[in-house]
Amino acid sequence: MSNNAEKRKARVFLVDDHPLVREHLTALIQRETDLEVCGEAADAPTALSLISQRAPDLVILDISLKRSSGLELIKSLKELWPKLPALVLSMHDEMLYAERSLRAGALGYITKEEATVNVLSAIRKVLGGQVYLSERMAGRMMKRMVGGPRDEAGSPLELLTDRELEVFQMLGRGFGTRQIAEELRLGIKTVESYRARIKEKLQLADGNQLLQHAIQWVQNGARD
Amino acid sequence: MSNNAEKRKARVFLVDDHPLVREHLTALIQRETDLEVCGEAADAPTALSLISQRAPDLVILDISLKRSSGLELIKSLKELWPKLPALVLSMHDEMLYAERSLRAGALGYITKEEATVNVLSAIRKVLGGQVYLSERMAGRMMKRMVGGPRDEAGSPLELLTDRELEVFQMLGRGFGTRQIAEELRLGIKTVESYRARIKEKLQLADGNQLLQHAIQWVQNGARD
DNA sequence: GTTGTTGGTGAGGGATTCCCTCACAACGGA
DNA sequence: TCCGTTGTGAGGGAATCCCTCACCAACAAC
Repeated sequence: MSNNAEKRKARVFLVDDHPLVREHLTALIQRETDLEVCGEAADAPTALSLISQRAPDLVILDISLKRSSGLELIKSLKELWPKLPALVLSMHDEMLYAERSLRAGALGYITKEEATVNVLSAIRKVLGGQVYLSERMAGRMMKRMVGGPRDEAGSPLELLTDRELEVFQMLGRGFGTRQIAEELRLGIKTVESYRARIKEKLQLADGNQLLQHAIQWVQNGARD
Repeated sequence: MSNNAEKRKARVFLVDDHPLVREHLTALIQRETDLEVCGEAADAPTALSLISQRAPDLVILDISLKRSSGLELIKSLKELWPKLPALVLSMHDEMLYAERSLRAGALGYITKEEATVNVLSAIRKVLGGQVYLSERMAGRMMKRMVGGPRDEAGSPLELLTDRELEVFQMLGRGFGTRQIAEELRLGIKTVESYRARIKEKLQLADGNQLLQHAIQWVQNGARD
């Protein structure tokens, strides 16, 4: 695939709040003859601004950015540039996030546990407009499709909407209601609503239990 | 520092469950003239086994490995090779794990948010037997040392009185202020006083951080 | 094409809690 | 005796929790 690559390299844009990961991906991509990195960002606003300038062919992003979430970023991207493919590269090996990511508009989901070679093939697959998922996740999602409309089998966290999950995660990271509202640019009342619904969906008695579960979840590496 | 580096390269061993991160660190380290990677592992058992063969000069490890925790690995390392320095490279908030890591025996703590150059300087500092911490974290720990008259670098939990520790434990088990007051047959106001004192002794900013620490402490079996 | 459902966003208002300051009694050292 | 520590608690304003309700957009269903 390097014989016909002289025409133009595919331009990749990186969004990740870990400089180490960005650097490595850059190194990885730059040494390919058909790919190049055209820019990078550590947060969503910077990403949106730079992407509009650089006009990349693909965006690779982490799902858990420091401020504002990766899921929101995906939705924004889809809204602004519907044809721009996005590949999610997450350290959460979450089933939870893979499905949400695709639903939000991403074309692929790959975890940082996977090897370099997989990353490159995921990039090329998504660039070509195809969906990339690991074997395991693909199988799981198939089963879910077939399994029927109402399965609800998995973790109760899957009942949470994207927004609710974000709030849940921030609660687990020690944020208070007000801080979450500021970070997500929502009203305090809105965040309170999310808290209430999370409590209900997870069948938790009070705010303390909610905190307890959220903190435990985050501290266990947010793996389900 | 490359003029006197011909004698022997420092041998570094990597422990991280993200291949991407391992690869990048390897690339980063191998291009230095005074450092080399002598092996890597994705989990604690493999690490312990390989380290005994390779006899590295330094171990770099992630705090959150897939199975068994990084903290446990640090303790094992300290037990088996007390003079082998360890540098923790974590994606987690330093507030939560930095102190625990050092107490467990690590010499340094650096987050994946930091830049490459910091990583290399952290490696060299720890190799030289010095402690590496971010500015913020170092200042915080200094303040704690100074703040407490003579705590002999023990766990800050040792500063708590019996009653305070009791309350702390119940907070970690998900009890609210009112529930604790009932359980302990105290006034709510009294429990509030304990909360306040615990926060102060542990230098925690607000109630959420208190909850976070309490829950984590309880989760880890209330040791340390 | 009108319904129905889900998801995101909020308000109103009373009950609790949080957070800071202060108080006081008991007990044990110096 | 004086002082530090520990256990206990109050007062009051700010912030929150908790419950009910509402609006609107998207999308599915009928």
